[in-house]
Amino acid sequence: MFNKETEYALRGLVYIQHQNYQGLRPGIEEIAREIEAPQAFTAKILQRLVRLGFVNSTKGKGGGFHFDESKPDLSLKQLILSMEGGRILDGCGFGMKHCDAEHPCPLHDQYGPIREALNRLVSEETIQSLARRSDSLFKVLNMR
Amino acid sequence: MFNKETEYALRGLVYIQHQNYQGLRPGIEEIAREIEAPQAFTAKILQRLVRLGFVNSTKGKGGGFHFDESKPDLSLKQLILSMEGGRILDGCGFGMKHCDAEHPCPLHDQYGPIREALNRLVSEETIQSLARRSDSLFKVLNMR
DNA sequence: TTTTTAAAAGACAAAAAGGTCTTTTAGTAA
DNA sequence: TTACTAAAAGACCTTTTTGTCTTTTAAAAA
Repeated sequence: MFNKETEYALRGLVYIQHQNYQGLRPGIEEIAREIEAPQAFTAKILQRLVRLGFVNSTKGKGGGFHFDESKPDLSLKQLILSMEGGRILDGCGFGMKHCDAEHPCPLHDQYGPIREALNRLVSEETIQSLARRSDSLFKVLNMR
Repeated sequence: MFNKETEYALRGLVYIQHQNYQGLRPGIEEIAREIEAPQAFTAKILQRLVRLGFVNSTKGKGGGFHFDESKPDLSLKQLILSMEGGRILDGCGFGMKHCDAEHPCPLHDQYGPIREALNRLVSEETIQSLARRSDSLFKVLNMR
């Protein structure tokens, strides 16, 4: 579905938010381990997300990643658009540059509704809504 | 949506079938031009599709590509699976290796129906059904 | 049977995606 | 104010995707 960067970003942010909800600020080592992603690569992705202002980090002892609670929730759509652009969300299924009601590709009528459903999904769901629903997801944590 | 190889394969085969319906067997130069894909790359992809038995080719003067009419129609699903595997059709939206009703990712319930709709689409539609619907697609041809 | 035509084969190359490693910077605490 | 901790920065590497180019093979026509 999405590319690896987007996947790790999604999972990483959901994990961070999930931990934040428990009053914790996880570090990169813990995050990568829990979301089963390569540590250095995940670090690079999180750096980018910090620069984009999607999440915050603090260095030094007791440091780690956390969300700014004063900010509005982060929709999956915003994240996806920043990470990999809109190809999945508004590209033509047949790969045509210009595909619309006037010049429809042969999949236009059939694929349109599916793409719309996907857009609705990623517009409505947020990192926060997923984090609230991911209690059963992260193994180690649940054992504490 | 799909990767470039799959896209060019899709468009190329639909173009071939569309021409076959008019009693013509297009060559690689024409195909690549009409579907707006790089010629040498398209050639390589069609070679593969010939080896897979999805389409036939003949060399020499009057040669080109054509479908075996005695074979059953080719579903988009068969094509996609051969070209790029099943990741899009059965992967988890959250990127988890094991995501099912027992261990659902936080997108499971929301993304499931969308993936199912996509599977239905590519199972039902075939190169032939698209070719029959693509009269308005290929510019040059329609001017003859 | 030679020439022409067109696909097949396969080596090669560029770009993008995916990923690692080392050094630097900035907080925290002794 | 030094020692420690953890993220930031960025150079570097590997694999996959996307593509090109040249040579070979096979069919048809002259």
